[in-house]
Amino acid sequence: MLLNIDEIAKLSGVSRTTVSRYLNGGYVGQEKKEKIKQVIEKTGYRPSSYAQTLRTNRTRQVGVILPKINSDSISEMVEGISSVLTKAGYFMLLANTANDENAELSYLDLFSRNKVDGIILIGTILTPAHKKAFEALSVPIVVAAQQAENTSCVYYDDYGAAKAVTELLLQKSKCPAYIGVREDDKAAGLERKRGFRAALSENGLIYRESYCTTASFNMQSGYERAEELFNHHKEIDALFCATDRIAAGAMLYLKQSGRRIPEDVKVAGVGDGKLCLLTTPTLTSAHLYYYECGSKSAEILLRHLSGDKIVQQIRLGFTVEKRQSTE
Amino acid sequence: MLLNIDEIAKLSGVSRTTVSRYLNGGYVGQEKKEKIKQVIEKTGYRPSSYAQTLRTNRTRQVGVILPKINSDSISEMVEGISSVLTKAGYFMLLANTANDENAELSYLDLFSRNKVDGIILIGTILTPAHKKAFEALSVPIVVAAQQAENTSCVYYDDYGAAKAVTELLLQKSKCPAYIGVREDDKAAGLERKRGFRAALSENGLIYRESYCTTASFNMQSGYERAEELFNHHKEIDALFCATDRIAAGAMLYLKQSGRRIPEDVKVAGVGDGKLCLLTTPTLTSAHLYYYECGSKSAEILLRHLSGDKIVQQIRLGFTVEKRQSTE
DNA sequence: CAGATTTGTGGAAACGATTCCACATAAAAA
DNA sequence: TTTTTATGTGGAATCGTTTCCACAAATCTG
Repeated sequence: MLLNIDEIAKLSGVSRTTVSRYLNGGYVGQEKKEKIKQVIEKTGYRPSSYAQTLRTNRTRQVGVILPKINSDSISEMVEGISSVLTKAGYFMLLANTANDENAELSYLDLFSRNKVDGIILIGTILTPAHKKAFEALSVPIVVAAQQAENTSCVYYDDYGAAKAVTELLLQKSKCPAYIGVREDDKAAGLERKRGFRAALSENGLIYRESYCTTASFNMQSGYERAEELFNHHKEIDALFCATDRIAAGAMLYLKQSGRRIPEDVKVAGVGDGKLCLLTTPTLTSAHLYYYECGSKSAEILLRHLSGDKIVQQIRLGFTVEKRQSTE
Repeated sequence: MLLNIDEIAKLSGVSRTTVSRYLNGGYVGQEKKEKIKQVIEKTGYRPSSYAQTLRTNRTRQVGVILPKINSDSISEMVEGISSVLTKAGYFMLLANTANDENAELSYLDLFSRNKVDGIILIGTILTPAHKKAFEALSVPIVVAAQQAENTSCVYYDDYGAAKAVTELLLQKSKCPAYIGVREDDKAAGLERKRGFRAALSENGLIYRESYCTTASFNMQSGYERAEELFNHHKEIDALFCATDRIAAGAMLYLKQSGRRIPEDVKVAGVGDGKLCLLTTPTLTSAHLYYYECGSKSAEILLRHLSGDKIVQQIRLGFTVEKRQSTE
């Protein structure tokens, strides 16, 4: 059975135009309104969103580009995005780049052309190519989790969070070390390291390159980097890690090598993921409001979609969650 | 600048028809082919997917309906789905039901009408209403993580996994208890409990209702249920939990109440999430191949999309990962 | 009471593609 | 040479909406 607007019009005894007006809230007489309503309910008619898009140029879809979905922080952000978009009647088109930078750029282009009304990009590494791509975009974009020039974004106070956590460590430590991540990730890499260094210098401690190392975003790597650090520097009495997962790996090494946490070495991370409560001892970390980052990003995008051109950059606060690993 | 197929046709000195054929691989002369290619490259033209859909009735989009995204198992499945769909040139439209059953049904209807070519439903609770909705669907569907009557699905051997893990516990236990989840979740609730009971009876042990309880899908709940169980039954020497997270909560209680794991109580879960390596001691669990469940679901859906009507039901195997909590 | 305004309706032209035809032309087969 | 086949091409209809426009009737102004 063919079920289009003409069919509904015929069954209701009105023109196609009137049905369309009924659907979009224009002038329609009371009786015709009733009749159309009945017909639509009986037939279960739903207008073709594709025809609507073709005519109006509005897709009611938002593209979400992300490096991977099975990550605590990212899935939490997506949950936040989803909650806001759903309420506003938008759907989420997911593009998983699997950490491939070129994929990211080509999705930007593809989405921008005709697939979506707006884009949320969960950023990891932003290159000059990204900046250029943003400018070429024909739909609004919001960057989440990284700061971006001249572009709306919602990001974390990575610097502040790292500094605060480090300061907490320094209350009972004289010789802290750092395990970070690649610095082309500005937020998790560069800013958190800056925070660590700032805390050191403000407390009159000298930053030493040899107490700092770089890991990948996983436990295994945290374990290995910790092993290296402590093999060379037995004097280290505190360890700040750029992510909780790295911290968990490091803790595993510490315990296996017979060190007590927090008595011999204090440990802290950033992110305050669920895993902080799973480790023994529980892990001190800075809470980063992933969900809120997602929902705020979506809210800003919605504002752009309704015509607001003003670029907004939101830096979210953090909370230090003190737990056993630094007691 | 207006950039549609007519514009390309004009610039290339051919008809709109020929451009369309160029795009879709029909008869086009060599010179015209070259010319069109040039023009498209220069202009950066990309056909409107919405116009294409309107005409051809193919959206190249797949709807994925899920209860929540920020869960280890589900985000892993989505990653699997995504990897297969992306390769096949499909996009993923995400619908997050936030565990609302009505939302699930209404998304099924909405998607089916005109939004997507096919649907993957990550199932938790399947009611008769679902069965009816599946039959009314106008696009193919694949159910992931639950078995579904007369419908293609990919699900886990929850029964077998639970039984195998329980049997492992029984090698060194005489008095095992069980913390499960709501049984209207057939897979994680009913089947895993069945597996537990089967292992008991095959080992000549009597199943006792008072050694079994039901928790929610989180740590907190696992902690509380464990507390209740052990308050009433000091004799329990092994604990099988329907999910890793519940097991982690239970372990927390056990340790806090001064019990040693595995010496006093052995513990095991199901799912083999990343958290199994984080707990102390590490947690024995059955690995459930979430990623593969997602990718297989997507593969079956693709087969349906290319015309294959045969219903396929795949039950995935499992692996028992022995760790310290049962040693 | 004439004119302006509000309220209600339908015809027809878009939006941007695909595809059924009809029709050429050139090469191969009879 | 004539007929068939393969190869190329364009015209026009179509998919299902929205929206501009013209117009009519009813209500409100002054």
